[in-house]
Amino acid sequence: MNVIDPNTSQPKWTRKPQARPDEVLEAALDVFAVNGFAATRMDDIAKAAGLSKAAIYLYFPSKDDVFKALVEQRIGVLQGHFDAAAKDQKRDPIAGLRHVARMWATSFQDLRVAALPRIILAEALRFPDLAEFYHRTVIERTQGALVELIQAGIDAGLFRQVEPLLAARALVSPLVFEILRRQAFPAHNIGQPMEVLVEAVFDLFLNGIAAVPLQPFVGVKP
Amino acid sequence: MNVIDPNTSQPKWTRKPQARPDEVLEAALDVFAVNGFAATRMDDIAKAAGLSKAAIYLYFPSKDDVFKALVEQRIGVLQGHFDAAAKDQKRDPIAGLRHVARMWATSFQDLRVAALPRIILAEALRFPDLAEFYHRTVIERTQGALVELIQAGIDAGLFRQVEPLLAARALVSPLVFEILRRQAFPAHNIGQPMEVLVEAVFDLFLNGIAAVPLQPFVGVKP
Amino acid sequence: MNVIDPNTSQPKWTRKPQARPDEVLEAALDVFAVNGFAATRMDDIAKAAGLSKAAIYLYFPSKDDVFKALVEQRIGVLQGHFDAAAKDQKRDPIAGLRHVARMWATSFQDLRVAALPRIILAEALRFPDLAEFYHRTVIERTQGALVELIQAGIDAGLFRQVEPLLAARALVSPLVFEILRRQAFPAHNIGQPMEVLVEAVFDLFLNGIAAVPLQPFVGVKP
Amino acid sequence: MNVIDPNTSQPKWTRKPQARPDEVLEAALDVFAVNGFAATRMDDIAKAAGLSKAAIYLYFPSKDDVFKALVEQRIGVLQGHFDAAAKDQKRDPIAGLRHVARMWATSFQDLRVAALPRIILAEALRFPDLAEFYHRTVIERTQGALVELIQAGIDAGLFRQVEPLLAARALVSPLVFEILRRQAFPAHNIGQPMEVLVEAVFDLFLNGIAAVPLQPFVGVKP
DNA sequence: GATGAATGAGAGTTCATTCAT
DNA sequence: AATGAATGAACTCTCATTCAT
Repeated sequence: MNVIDPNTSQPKWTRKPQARPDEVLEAALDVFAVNGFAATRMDDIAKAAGLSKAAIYLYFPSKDDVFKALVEQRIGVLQGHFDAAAKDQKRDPIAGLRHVARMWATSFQDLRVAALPRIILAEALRFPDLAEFYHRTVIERTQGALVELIQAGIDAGLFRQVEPLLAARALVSPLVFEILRRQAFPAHNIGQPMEVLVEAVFDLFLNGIAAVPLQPFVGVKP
Repeated sequence: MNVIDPNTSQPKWTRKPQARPDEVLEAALDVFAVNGFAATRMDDIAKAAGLSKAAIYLYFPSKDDVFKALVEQRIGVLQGHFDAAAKDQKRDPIAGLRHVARMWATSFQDLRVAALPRIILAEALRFPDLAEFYHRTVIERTQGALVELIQAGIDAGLFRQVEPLLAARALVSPLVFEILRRQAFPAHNIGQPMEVLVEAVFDLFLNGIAAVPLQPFVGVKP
Repeated sequence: MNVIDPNTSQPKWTRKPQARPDEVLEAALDVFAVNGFAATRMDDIAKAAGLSKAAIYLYFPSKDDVFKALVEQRIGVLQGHFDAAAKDQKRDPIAGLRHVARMWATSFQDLRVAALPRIILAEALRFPDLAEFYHRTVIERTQGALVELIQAGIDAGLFRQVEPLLAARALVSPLVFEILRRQAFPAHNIGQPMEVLVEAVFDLFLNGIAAVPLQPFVGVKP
Repeated sequence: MNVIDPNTSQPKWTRKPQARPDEVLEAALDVFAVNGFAATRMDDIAKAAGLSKAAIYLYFPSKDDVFKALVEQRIGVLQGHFDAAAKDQKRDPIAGLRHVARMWATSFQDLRVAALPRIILAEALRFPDLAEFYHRTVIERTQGALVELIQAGIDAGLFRQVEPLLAARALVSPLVFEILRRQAFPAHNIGQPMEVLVEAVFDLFLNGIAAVPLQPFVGVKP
């Protein structure tokens, strides 16, 4: 009543400025990452964002929508990480695969990035469309890139005649699982950096699919 | 599905008082598997068990305790399998590992059993003691058994000098991840049975750690 | 079905044996005295009585009725204590009053007796008819007896022209209040026996109503 | 009675946000006074305050806390009276005692205030800390003030060598007991105002402890 | 007579959401 | 834009009471 121009009596808002919503999502990620969806209260998000609870509703119509917007936004970020990674590497599939694997380690150093897969897996039942979106934009793309590389390796005679999708998953899952494990069982985290794990996993994987024996594997003493 | 057969609509039960707590857990598993922990109401469990809400409290002091009892019960069953499997197999580590891997496939055929890891993962932050319990009784023991087998293989010169814990996880994680994947992204489940996946994963793993080249891997066409 | 004679098919009971109900009331007094009415569960009473909860309902139709029966029974006991006490003492009103006062001390040594006034005061609003009954059978009678004694004292020229009812209350209330105080604030109970208190209160009272100065009062050092 | 005027049925209020907690306590006192603690539902308080049940929780974290806050608030008021009253009266202990006694009459004219001791008594066992608080802030301080006055009277040769604490209780208990009596046995309330009772009790008390005979007591005809 | 088993009807408490300002 | 205040609709848990055996 004091801010609105009395000439234009538009009681409902439609404009949503850009900075604020992102700040809210930023804050929401922090609390969702720690508490999960159900246990996070709108008050928590508001407090983390330095806003009042009601203010959140200026930008997002519901708690579900905050969550969805958050995941969609972060998926975008995640996707950016991997998007170009696998391109133009078919000349040297092994180097390409190694590059992708190492990128994992780097990306998931950021806990706010690492939280995303766990959140999605945990809440997939409640937000099947989100899970679907994640699958389509992140999983399938990453898998696709890996599959292409693996197929290229097979075609080049570097790899055995494995099923590429399966092999791709065999490479990715120990890495994803490790970041899930670290979040779910923080008490059992040895201080080992992800990079070391990645190298070991990749080496094991490479030996698994190599057409000919490779260099001897050097295990990691945790 | 097994507690209340939707085909036969007989709302009244022949009571088996001694088995009541187990029936409640049975029902609880059904509901938790579909809704997760937080979204499951005591009324849901009660209804699934053919009881009143208050009756649940005759057997379990709280919702948390229902969940914990459920995990303990299911885990106890699984654990017996693995414990027995891992012992007495050190003579033939490869056969031992293969046996354990195959047992996974069998155990997690039951979708309600498969739901447990997902629920644990989703609720680990809210129930750290439950997660701790799960880690201690399931993860550590399974890992321990695998590590022993792998170490035996290394000692016998069958496997390369890999880090056993890491190798164990590299074997297990594709399998665990697959059951998570199937639940989180049901739309992307190809009908492939777990057994086939297990064989492929195990073969890839074996080639990865084998000291000498093995028989050529035959990939699975999904 | 196994105990009841199949010839006489009387599904409802009317007979209530004598011993059991009293045992129940005995137990009920214990728990009501400690927890008050609302906080006492039927289970508590049952456990204290060594019976099942359902068995209580064989003897009393409701929790309220247990309470009422208990109070009525104990009022009878209490009443018996004081009933004849004040009779035939009009020859020597001072001795009569002293006798009554000392009886208080003796009676309320028993905590199960002492609990009654507190219970009744505490629950008077919920059980107005019980309170009424207590007033009629205990308070009025006791007061009546005291009033008669005091009136006799006045008539004999021993006491001043006080209002007898008021004086009676002035004598009784410090005593009753003390037993309430001891129950409500057990942490502040100095070990002083009731008898000592009674003597002091009585002495103070006597000096208060005496027509002529009496012997010097000897205070009690607690 | 004072919060929701039954005569003017205006369901909506002019909101005074700052005063809300006090309004809630005001309403709570009304309801607690009638129903006691256990039998009062949060809904009752809310309705009496013209609020929703959930709104109460904006100001008080639990029902217990509403009760405690209520007692503290009311006691604070009372206590101020007594504290001031007892000071600066040692020159004339008799006038001081009379003043304190008369303040009782005034304070407990308000039936809602009079309800507090009864509630405390009834709930003392369930809320030992509340009882403790009440004892410390009300009973001990009132007693302390009286004890000092009585001791001053003894020192001045006005009173006999009575035990001051005991004498203080002998003065107070008929008054406290009377307000309990009036609530527990409303059917037996003669219309006599508290002031008259106070004068009579005080006169009796004074004669009881006086070192020399005082003016003849004039009893009250109820 | 007695009980184990069960329940309906609440109770206190929480929280996403709304609205007047 | 933003918020303090408020609430309705749950939810977990409790307990007096019932009933088949």
